[in-house]
Amino acid sequence: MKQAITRRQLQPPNKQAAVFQHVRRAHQMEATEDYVELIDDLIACEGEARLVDMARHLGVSQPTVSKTLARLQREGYVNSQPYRSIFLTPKGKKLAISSRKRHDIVFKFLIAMGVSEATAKRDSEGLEHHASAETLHAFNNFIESRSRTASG
Amino acid sequence: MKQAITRRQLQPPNKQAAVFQHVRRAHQMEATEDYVELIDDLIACEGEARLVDMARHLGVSQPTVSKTLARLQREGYVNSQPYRSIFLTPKGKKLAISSRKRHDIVFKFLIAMGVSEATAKRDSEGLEHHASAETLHAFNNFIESRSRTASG
DNA sequence: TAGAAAAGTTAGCCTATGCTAAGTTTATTA
DNA sequence: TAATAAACTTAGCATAGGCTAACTTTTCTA
Ligand SMILES: [Mn+2]
Ligand SMILES: [Mn+2]
Ligand SMILES: [Mn+2]
Ligand SMILES: [Mn+2]
Repeated sequence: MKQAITRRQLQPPNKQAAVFQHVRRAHQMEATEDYVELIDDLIACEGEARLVDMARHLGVSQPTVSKTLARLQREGYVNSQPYRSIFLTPKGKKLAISSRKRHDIVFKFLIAMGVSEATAKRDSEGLEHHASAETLHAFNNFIESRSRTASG
Repeated sequence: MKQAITRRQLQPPNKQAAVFQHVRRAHQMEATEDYVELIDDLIACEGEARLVDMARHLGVSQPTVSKTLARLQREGYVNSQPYRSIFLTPKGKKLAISSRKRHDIVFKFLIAMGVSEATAKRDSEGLEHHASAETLHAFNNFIESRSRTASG
């Protein structure tokens, strides 16, 4: 099939700017979402969330985690005493749950699309932060229609 | 359908760290990719890429664009004289083309999934930077199978 | 239980990306 | 063509998120 001529056309400046602003806001939440999700997982799987384990799982140094946790505490997502393990506030727990739900949908969707598990894990870690409710809904429908086809 | 019990399980620290490191590398390229893509579009649609138009489309101030362009020039993606319009180097042009191709696939894929145009535009602007070759391939297959179904 | 190891903090550095205010250069227009 | 407006730059500031080095606290273990 021949490639159609790509008649490129620019969005109106204001509209495109709104899109980029939206993406920047999503970026601001990325670290927060990944952190609370990891804290919740660590508590669920290991019994507690230690800074050193967070650093290991995130692939960053302990001081980096320490500094980011200070921000998260300031913003009311986590709670911790010096030298002690980390807890989620209700606000943090809520964000962790919704982040994980979204992450799971994106991951399962990629698997349903035929992507390998390793790639689905990698890509979903970045994609998750940029999938709107509408897109997640479409992804979820796809997952469900696939599982119906497979099992029915 | 009942919700299966989510037996959450943590990845091995090293593996998860590698995933996050991969996402961080992708993030480092985001601004670069968005900038060269926009420059290429502006040249194609308006005849030239002016800093003021970039600022308007990106939704940031002119000094912000100025500073980022200085970095892109340092890194060999763009070329410009003070007070003059902006040009892509061969390296920048190549990145612009591949970025746009990837952006287009993600956008068209969301449309094929039944997502509205406004949402597809928004989400694809963030998602594009985190879709691997394997995932893009799966997306592309889906787009093509859909267009076959629709037209055939 | 004392010493060593591990965990966590603090200080100080860096880059990227945002901003405003103020100055300079280029382009428009009266 | 002189004055004004627009575009661009520069300076200076802020925050987020990286890092290493050095220090403190806690935990483990001999
Ligand atoms: Mn996640
Ligand atoms: Mn993530
Ligand atoms: Mn793009
Ligand atoms: Mn983008």
